[in-house]
Amino acid sequence: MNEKREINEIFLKPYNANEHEDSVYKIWEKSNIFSPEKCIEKGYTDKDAPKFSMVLPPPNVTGVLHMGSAFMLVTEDTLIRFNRMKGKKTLWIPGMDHAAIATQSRVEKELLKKEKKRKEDLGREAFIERVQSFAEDNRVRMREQIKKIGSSVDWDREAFTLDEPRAKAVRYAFAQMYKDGLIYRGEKVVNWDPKGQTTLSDDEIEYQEGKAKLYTFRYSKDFPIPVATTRPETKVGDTAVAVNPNDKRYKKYIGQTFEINFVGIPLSIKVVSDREIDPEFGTGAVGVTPAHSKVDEQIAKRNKLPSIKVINEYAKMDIDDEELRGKKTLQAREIIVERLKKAGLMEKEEEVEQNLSVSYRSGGTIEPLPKEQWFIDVNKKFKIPHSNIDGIENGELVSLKELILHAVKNKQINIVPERFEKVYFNWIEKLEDWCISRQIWYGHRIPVWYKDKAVYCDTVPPKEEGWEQDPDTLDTWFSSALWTFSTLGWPDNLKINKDGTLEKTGDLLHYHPTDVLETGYDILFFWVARMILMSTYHLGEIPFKTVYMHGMVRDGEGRKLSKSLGNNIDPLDVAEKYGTDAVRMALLVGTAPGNDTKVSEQKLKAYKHFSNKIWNVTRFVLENTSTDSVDEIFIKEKEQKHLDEWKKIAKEITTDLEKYRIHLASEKLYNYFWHRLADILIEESKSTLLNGDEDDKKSVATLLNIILKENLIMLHPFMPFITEAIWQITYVENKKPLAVERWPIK
RNA sequence: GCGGGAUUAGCUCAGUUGGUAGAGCAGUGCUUUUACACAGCAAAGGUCGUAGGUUCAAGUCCUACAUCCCGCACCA
Repeated sequence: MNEKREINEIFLKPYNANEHEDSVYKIWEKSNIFSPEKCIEKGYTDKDAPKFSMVLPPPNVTGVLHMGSAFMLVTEDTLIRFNRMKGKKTLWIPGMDHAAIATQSRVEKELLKKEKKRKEDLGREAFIERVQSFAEDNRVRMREQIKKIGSSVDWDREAFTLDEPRAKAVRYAFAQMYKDGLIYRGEKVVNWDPKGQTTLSDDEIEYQEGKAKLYTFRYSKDFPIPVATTRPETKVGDTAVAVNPNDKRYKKYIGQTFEINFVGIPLSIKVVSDREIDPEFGTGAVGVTPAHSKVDEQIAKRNKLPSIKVINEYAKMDIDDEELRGKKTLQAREIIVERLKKAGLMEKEEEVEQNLSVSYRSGGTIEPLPKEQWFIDVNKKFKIPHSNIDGIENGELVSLKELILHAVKNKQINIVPERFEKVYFNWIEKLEDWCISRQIWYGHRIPVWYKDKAVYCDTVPPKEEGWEQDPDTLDTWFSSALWTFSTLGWPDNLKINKDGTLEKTGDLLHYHPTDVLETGYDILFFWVARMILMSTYHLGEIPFKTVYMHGMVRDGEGRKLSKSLGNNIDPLDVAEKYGTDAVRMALLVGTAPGNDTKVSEQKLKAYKHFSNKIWNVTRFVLENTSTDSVDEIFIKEKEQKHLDEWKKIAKEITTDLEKYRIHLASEKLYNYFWHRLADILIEESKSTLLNGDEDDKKSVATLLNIILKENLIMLHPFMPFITEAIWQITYVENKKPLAVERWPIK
């Protein structure tokens, strides 16, 4: 008993993550433990075990993985590994997003910079090829990055939002919704991005706080009502002035039309009444520009007013006035203001706080323009043929808005932390039709063809000659919205029976709905809500049971990480420096769901030290115990107390993980390992192991072995590399990796 | 304007169903004793934003206020 076990030489020096990480990942890949089917084949997972499935929120193929992606991967990998070790049939599907606008504009920029060419110089086909090869290069690199973080995704099922199976799903989804009248084409005032030359959905607009001038003026000397505006240049497109129906000042003018000359431009202005007008604000009268304001468009619609488009797609004036024609809106504004002043029509100028609408991608100032676009109607009622959604019957008349509201309200989908449910409901209340068409080249082409006045929509092009396909592509979020089921073989894996019921087969049957959707709170609307929309509509079922929201990664001072701030942290750099496990722990410990996390050098260093601690504890146990017995029969009373304490904590940690309290589980493990196992159990064991009698020695040795082994197992989801590396050297049996070892607590 | 969050040790943050406050880093003292100096040990540090309330008991629940942050809307 006094003899020490031979220990592997490798333990004689400090833990060096770089020596182990790549080979450990290869062990996992080789043993196919990321595939649930292979795990069953090898006997690692019971055939009848319950499943646990997740999709990876596909990172944009625009480039390299950032700290935010690392945070996401780490959180998800921890959940996946935990469930896999619990014995579940565990599937995590990887993939990437073509990120239409973002990717296209990256390539456009590069093309301009390197070759001084515009996409039009190449032509649609050649340009798309460019983008595709850019995306493919990035995918190769990003795959390696995803691996480096330790992600245990099933690579055989890797998907891309723009590959052929997903393209089929997109066409199928579009055609189905078109047939149900939920997708329509219509002319409306939309968010036009003159910089990116495309429309955007309401959610793709960001607001920049700023100051603006509010001008109060009269259209002409003989016009009785003054109006105020921050955009004088749009006033050349006015067709009405709206006042509150109860406003005594203006009541007598309601219904009258004034033919006037507005600083050189003839206008026909009708005075209309509208309840939305606040008589207290400004002059109590609004100049209505139906073509260039969504609010005005509504007023115009209610009052049957004509609409005059005066600004074009390049944010330049399109009007019959020599000085103004072709001028940018801001220049035109100055000209109009100048003319108003000269004519003595300007009554007041004041500075006001006003938010500027900009594109979240290009940063371009949004210009509301009337355009013919494709929309998803969120309010139209349709008969849902088949429903697995609690409280929604087969054949019930519902709208998409009702479906997405219901799924969460009814608690079929839980959002963690719960406060985001309120944010979600808030968004739904204000939800309007989703503009899904984009005027860019890279993306899913809209599956609609035109010939003369005929329109054809289907999953395949019309057979006859002469049909012209719609040039627009779809909002990238349209294809992402199908992600939970397009990655599981939809539509092929969904049979529609004669009686209208749906029957799932294959992966779709086995893994949908997925269990958890883990993603950042910044894409709750963009993505989470749209997935719920698509899944409830197309499958009549929820896409996932739980939504786990994580926050943003910030620097030590709480600033967003960004290249322009120069505080960007490359996850691979720090992984190289501190070890991936340390990076994982630094991100996980103490970061409650939905909260932002700050990464600092200090925190990373602390968990690098922890890795070394694990390494050295293992070395001590191996060196100082002559048995690797984990048979509790040898445990005596004193050690039993320690064991009981550990079991209690292990149980707590398990519950924490089941309830998505990853931040607590990881902290408890850390604390137990360092401040109980290392600081107390090992310190106390020293004298016994040196001088104690044989039974005591055996009791202590067994205790240390049990606790170390179980700690390694339970640390694995958080710190997979070092734990697997140690396992491979010490405990491995029949080449069974730690990653599929069974969790010690039921 | 509507909604949400935060306010706990010098700094960054945890704190699960209410039961006499925890971690990392920084800082103090001691210790180079062969698992680990990428260390250990010991001590120090908080009236949990303010004011009320519920309760045997409140960092935790309720109300009001203050300060900060975020999301959404937006008025011409």
